Amino acid sequence: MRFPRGARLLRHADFERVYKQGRRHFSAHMTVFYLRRSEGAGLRVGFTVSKMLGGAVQRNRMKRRLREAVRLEAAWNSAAVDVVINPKKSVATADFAALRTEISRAFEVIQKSVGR
RNA sequence: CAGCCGGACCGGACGGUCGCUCUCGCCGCAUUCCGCGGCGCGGGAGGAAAGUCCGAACUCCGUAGAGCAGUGUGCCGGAUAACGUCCGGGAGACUGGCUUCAAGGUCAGUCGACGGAAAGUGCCACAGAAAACAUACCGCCUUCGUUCUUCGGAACUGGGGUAAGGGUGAAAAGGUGCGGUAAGAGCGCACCGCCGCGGCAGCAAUGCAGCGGGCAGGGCAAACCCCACACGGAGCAAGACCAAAUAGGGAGGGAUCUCGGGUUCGCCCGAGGACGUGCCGGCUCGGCGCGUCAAACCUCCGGGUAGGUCGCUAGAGCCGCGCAGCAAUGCGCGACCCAGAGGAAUGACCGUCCUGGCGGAGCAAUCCGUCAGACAGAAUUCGAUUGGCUGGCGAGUGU
RNA sequence: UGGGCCGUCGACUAAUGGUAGGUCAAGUGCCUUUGGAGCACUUUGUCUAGGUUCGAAUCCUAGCGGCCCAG
Repeated sequence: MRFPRGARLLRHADFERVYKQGRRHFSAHMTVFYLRRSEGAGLRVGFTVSKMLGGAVQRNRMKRRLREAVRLEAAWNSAAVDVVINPKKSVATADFAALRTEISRAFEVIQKSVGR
């Protein structure tokens, strides 16, 4: 499964829209925001890792691990949904298998809530 | 142990699968353009990219003048694009050895923000008589005065001399020795220190010896300050180009703020006021401007935001050799191309091995399990500075 | 990218270059039938390393940590 740039959420305006109008799903290592898009198709995922979570090394590591977990677990054939993941500090050190199961559960919830 | 030199050492090593990003090539889609997607070859974090602080490149803005601020640097010479960096040298300080009565000299090592205290101001607690145009507390002396006297001399709220001795302090108006004196004193002499003069050596800082002078007056400028020198401001979110949506800006008409003048009665010219505001990029003086002094409405015209493209990586580059130089470094020749993202590219998993810690088994070699393998990641570029680990040397000095 | 500020007992704060002080907290004792309150006493500190100075929390340099502002 690939995870190219086109499937990423990159625009500031998109992030703002998801935060303001979207729904939230909480879990142990992260908070997931999601919002159904009216146009286009397919899933788009973005990450927000603020400076409070550590230096550049820590933050880049969190993003890489999350990207890999999303690449392996996301439901790619879903409807047009924008997702933003806010990690917590434990993402840098947690077991990678736990991250995978958590991401997988989060997408199940999103599918149920948005799919209908 | 400090020190010096080196390191092609630091997400341990090798292999595999999947994925990310960039250049190039090919293919497909859209083809009105920007483009979107796939496949393949290749490139893809560090000595310090990070932090720090200083300097430069580059870019834009500014640049009539005078004065005052402000900031930084501060022995000398050199290197460099430049520096507060680097290299070399010299005063000076500290520690130890030798020498000397001592001061001092000399050798070795380490440090070395080091212009001016004879421009001015300020500070120097406690202690001490006195802490800065010096001073007489205890002492010491007395050729002075008075009193007493056993006529030897003794005493004093007395006068005078004295900076040798005591004591205080971080610091008390050169040091040591000899002479000298009533007691003392650079009062005299020798050596050392200091000041001045010219000489020699050196590019210079400075050093060396000589001559002359008995000798100037504390410390602090990493206190204010003075002197010399340097400094326009901002920073790749600089800046250039293209350019939505929405909102809004400017010009002219509409339409004379006041006074004066003119008038073809449309308005025009000159002077002035009030308010607001811009520049001389910190301030002042002084100066140069600009706008408004009715709104709706009508006509015409920029510019900018989101976003995109460029800037954006071949360079004060890196490696090797030679030459010049004590060195920093420079010059010459050869070879090489080595990241360019932009919500921001290096990750995940598997296997084998290495090193270390912990636990267990074993007499032991060893085996099993588990955890870990620095600091940290390009954000315009470059120079400088600030780590850990490790290998070698370790003469001399200290313990 | 540029600029500014701050680190003092466990907590909050003072201190012209000259003995680091106060409040609360903590501990011990007194008082009280007990607890609280009160009283007395005690403990503990200048972020780190160098330097200037006779003397540094203060001045200088370097490092560590934290906060804030502008675009």
